Amino acid sequence: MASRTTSKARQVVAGARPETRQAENFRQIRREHAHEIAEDYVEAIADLSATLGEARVVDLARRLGVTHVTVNRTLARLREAGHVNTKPYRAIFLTESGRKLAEECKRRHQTVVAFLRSLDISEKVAEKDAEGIEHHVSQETLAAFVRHLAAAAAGIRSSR
Amino acid sequence: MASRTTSKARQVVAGARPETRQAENFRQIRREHAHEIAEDYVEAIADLSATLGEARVVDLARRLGVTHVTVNRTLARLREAGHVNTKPYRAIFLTESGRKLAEECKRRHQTVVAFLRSLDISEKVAEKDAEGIEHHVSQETLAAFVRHLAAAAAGIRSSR
DNA sequence: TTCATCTTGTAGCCATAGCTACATATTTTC
DNA sequence: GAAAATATGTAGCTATGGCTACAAGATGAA
Ligand SMILES: [Mn+2]
Ligand SMILES: [Mn+2]
Ligand SMILES: [Mn+2]
Ligand SMILES: [Mn+2]
Repeated sequence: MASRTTSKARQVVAGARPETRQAENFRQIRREHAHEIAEDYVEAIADLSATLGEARVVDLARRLGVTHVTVNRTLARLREAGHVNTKPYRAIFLTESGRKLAEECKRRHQTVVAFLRSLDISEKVAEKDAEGIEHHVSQETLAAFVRHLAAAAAGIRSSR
Repeated sequence: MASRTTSKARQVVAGARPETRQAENFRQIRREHAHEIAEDYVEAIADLSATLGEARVVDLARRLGVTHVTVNRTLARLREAGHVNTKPYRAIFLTESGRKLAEECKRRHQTVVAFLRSLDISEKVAEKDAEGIEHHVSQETLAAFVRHLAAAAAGIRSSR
């Protein structure tokens, strides 16, 4: 029978804390995933409202690459979360909290895209990667991106 | 009744392609999410095997911050995907494809962490953000990170 | 060797997030 | 104003990915 290291021996060798911290990291990322859809939806609703005057279910479905059924069900949850107001067969409107969230997400999205662009990443890839990365960027990392952008801008100014 | 812009009018105004491209971005990110768990698992299994000599269900559960039930079910899927070999009540082993995937993920993970560290982000935050960001970094972006790291290293060399 | 503890497995619950198929409402067109 | 087209809503399916509660195997100590 394969001999195996016991729990106790392992704890003595490695210590318990690092494992706990890593577990906490994974938990936090799962929480971020839960928020991710809400963030992309409110951002899309704000954008469609600004561009087309109003956001409709079909528009969201096209934009997000899902069917109108999925949009409907997600909107129901966003309504319960207090981010949107919907009435049957009517356009979708953001609540105050939805607007605020959309505002934040848009700024963060733009920052991430600009940061990637500053590393000479092509526009298409920057847009695509940002769409996923944005949801996992902490305040500290976002601030570092902004610093980097400011430094790059200063570099260009001084070298022209 | 609220008048609304027609689909046709909208297409004329905005063009259909940008929406389609954005939808494709979102689809790709959903695909990445589907791979994400497999990536974190094989990376954890490789790491535990190297550190403790073998990877057990309880170890994975502790590491990933989930219950052993969740680990069991995910392992069943990883087995079907051909990434691990498991036998009841035995340690978990990576297949050749699992080992290869783990290798790639580990390198990418380390690159992302090193890149964030090079922006003066604290080690804890870098580790945490990398755990989420890593799954959404394209080849092009990863290459840009490596370039940036090389440039930073060269800068240090020339200024000492 | 037996007993307690630890580990693994399984049954079955929930929520999320996708889908097709179909029904109904609204809008546009003729 | 009726018909056609479009948009929205709903029923009900799948898979993922969490969980608790309980059952059973494996290991270590007495
Ligand atoms: Mn996004
Ligand atoms: Mn976004
Ligand atoms: Mn990860
Ligand atoms: Mn990782």
